[in-house]
Amino acid sequence: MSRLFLGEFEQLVLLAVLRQDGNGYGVTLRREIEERTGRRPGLGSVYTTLDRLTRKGFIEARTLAPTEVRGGRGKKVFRLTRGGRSALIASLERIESMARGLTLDADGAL
Amino acid sequence: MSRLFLGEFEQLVLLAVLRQDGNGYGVTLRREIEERTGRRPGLGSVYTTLDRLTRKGFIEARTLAPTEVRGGRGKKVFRLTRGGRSALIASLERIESMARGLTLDADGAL
DNA sequence: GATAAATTCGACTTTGTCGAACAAATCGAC
DNA sequence: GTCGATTTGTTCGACAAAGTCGAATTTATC
Repeated sequence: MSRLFLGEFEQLVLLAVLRQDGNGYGVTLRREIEERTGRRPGLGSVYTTLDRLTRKGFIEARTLAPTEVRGGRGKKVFRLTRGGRSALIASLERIESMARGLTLDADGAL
Repeated sequence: MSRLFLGEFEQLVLLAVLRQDGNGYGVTLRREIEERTGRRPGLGSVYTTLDRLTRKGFIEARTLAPTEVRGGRGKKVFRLTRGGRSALIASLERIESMARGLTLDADGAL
């Protein structure tokens, strides 16, 4: 496997994919990120990242047949691979172990 | 303030600066990151990031007079600014709110 | 001048970001 | 039934920001 480090946005996307448990695709993943973090990435950003994560082997895609709603092509849904799962865990743990024990809530000491 | 997003390594460096409470400089900050995360960044990476964080106004530097140890120039120690502190908190919270409620420890469900 | 401690520089790769172009499907009108 | 309009969704291309580092430079002491 090439790299083991994830960018912050890659983390967010991976977490969104995980939350949507195999049913997330471009639009819903972007919405999940927006609702939870307040960040409002363009759809293009989401897709680019999804694509890179796929090439790294951290997620995999499956294209569904279009539904009965008026027009539109089929959704491409994503789910984490085992590798993606461990990369995500490792990445979160790195941050956690740096933050451990610190008080940094709004009122804490600098 | 320009951007509000931190890269993953920026987070790590900011956390290291915070941990060392105004006394950290290149070498010790890199060591802190290595000891806690297992990641072993080159010194150049640390300094570059320190520099960018300074330009963004997230940390500030103070150059100390050299100590009595044989040779060498004075250390440049860093501490968080208020802005750095809130950027860090916001960044960690974004990740926390995406991860909240998920079980993703080694044995958890995918 | 040699040695030591520490920081800056320059160059390059990887990630982040997005708007605009493209693709696939359905609907209505003819 | 087939052709353009409409809708839903994805891919492309291009550039900005962050990550990465080795080598060069600076500042001191011996």
